[in-house]
Amino acid sequence: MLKEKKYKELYRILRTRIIKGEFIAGSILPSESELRQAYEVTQPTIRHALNLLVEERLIKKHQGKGSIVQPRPLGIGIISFEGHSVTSQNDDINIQTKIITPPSIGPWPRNLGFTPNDIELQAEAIGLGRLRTLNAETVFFEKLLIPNIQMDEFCRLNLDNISLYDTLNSKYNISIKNSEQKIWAIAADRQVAKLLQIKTGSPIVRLERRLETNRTDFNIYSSLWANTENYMLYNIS
Amino acid sequence: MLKEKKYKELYRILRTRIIKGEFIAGSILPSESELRQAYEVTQPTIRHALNLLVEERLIKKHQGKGSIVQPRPLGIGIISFEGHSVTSQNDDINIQTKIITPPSIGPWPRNLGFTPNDIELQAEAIGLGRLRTLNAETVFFEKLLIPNIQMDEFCRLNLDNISLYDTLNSKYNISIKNSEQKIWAIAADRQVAKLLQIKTGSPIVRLERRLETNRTDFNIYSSLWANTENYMLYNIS
DNA sequence: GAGTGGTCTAGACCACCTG
DNA sequence: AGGTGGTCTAGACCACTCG
Repeated sequence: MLKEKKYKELYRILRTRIIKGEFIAGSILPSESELRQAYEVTQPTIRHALNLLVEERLIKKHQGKGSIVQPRPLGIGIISFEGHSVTSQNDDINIQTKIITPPSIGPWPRNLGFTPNDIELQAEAIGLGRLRTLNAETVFFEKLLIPNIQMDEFCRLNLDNISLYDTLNSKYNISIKNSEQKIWAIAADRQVAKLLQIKTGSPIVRLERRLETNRTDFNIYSSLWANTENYMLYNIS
Repeated sequence: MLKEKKYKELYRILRTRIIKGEFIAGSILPSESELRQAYEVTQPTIRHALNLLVEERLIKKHQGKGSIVQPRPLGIGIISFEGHSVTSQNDDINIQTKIITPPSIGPWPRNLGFTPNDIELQAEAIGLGRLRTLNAETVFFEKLLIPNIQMDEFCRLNLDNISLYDTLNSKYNISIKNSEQKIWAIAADRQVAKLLQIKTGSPIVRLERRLETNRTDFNIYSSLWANTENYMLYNIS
């Protein structure tokens, strides 16, 4: 593994400091010039790191004032390609993940929102299903499909309550670089309604995503059914 | 008005060239060094402009290869703070806008997804409603609320089928800098169902957005009801 | 006026892809 | 090997906010 990039390291450090509560919401970060001195980098490097925090909505920059730490929203944010796909930035929320269909290798399904490319189709797919609960309420069900290319022993991993994306990163050196998504509303069918513990026919949000990774011809496909009765999706990206 | 920033000018120029079809999907843009020579700027400036195109998903960059022009998706993309809030990048789609509630000044409604700040609340709100159709199908209804601060004569403007955001930019020098949003699914009530020409109870997507502008204490609030039976929302951001 | 973030240049080296 | 995008430095000036 190569040396971590300076801007990325800086981003990670500042991110941790914010999330750990060292800088509380509303306060301003040290100025760019202070950070420059503290971490011994030049302005563009600092700016790069800070811009990542802006993208993640952890801070807002105001010319002439400074970088202001943002309050973390209630709700489910799907943010940050770097860390977790689904992250609560708010400590008051208890997020649980339950794998209800353990990873298994099989053919690609046909009804995917995005079409896998030829190289992916040639390999089989690793599929898994998981439920997410927020304060004991089931908020979404997700099906994931991962190309079975150099993914040795993946099916043997125990994934409960740990970040899938961290695992992919640390064990297989796979990281998300980009994503695209389609969103629409449907009425819950019986199967999904049962999983989400809502009435059949309730309006739910459908989300199909293609997550592009650092490997070429290796995308992760995610299908999501979200119960938005009490929690809404916030700043999906 | 100040001189346009170089990176912004470059972004605009390249964007126009792509959208006009000068570079077709799949082809690669001139390399950074070529662009640098052609427009007489340095690499960081080019990179800034290209990164805006990446954010807008008009291009994808691949290290060692180049910047590849992306195909424009079918669907409704809510992209680009710079240009239009809702933009079809695909020429085959016919988008129509119809103002069904002309702009009028009144108090702020109570049931907004985001709470206006005190300065905005002190002023009244300019409200308007509009319908968007895509190939003759009504796809969404949007309510907009704009603080009535230095917005002289706004209510007299004719806004049919022109970009509201272009108007705000050119007439009032207001541009969108940032946005946040909440998304959930609901069953259409009678009123909305009628507007969207769907059955009462059909699942639709609800979207509440706060659009932050370059003016301080001046946010635009948008409430959106989307019919996703035939068109889905794509890459909202 | 002092300090902040925003833009820009000039130049260097690295990592990745393709022939 | 040569070209592409990715990272980084050193230094400059501009635009905005606030006391």
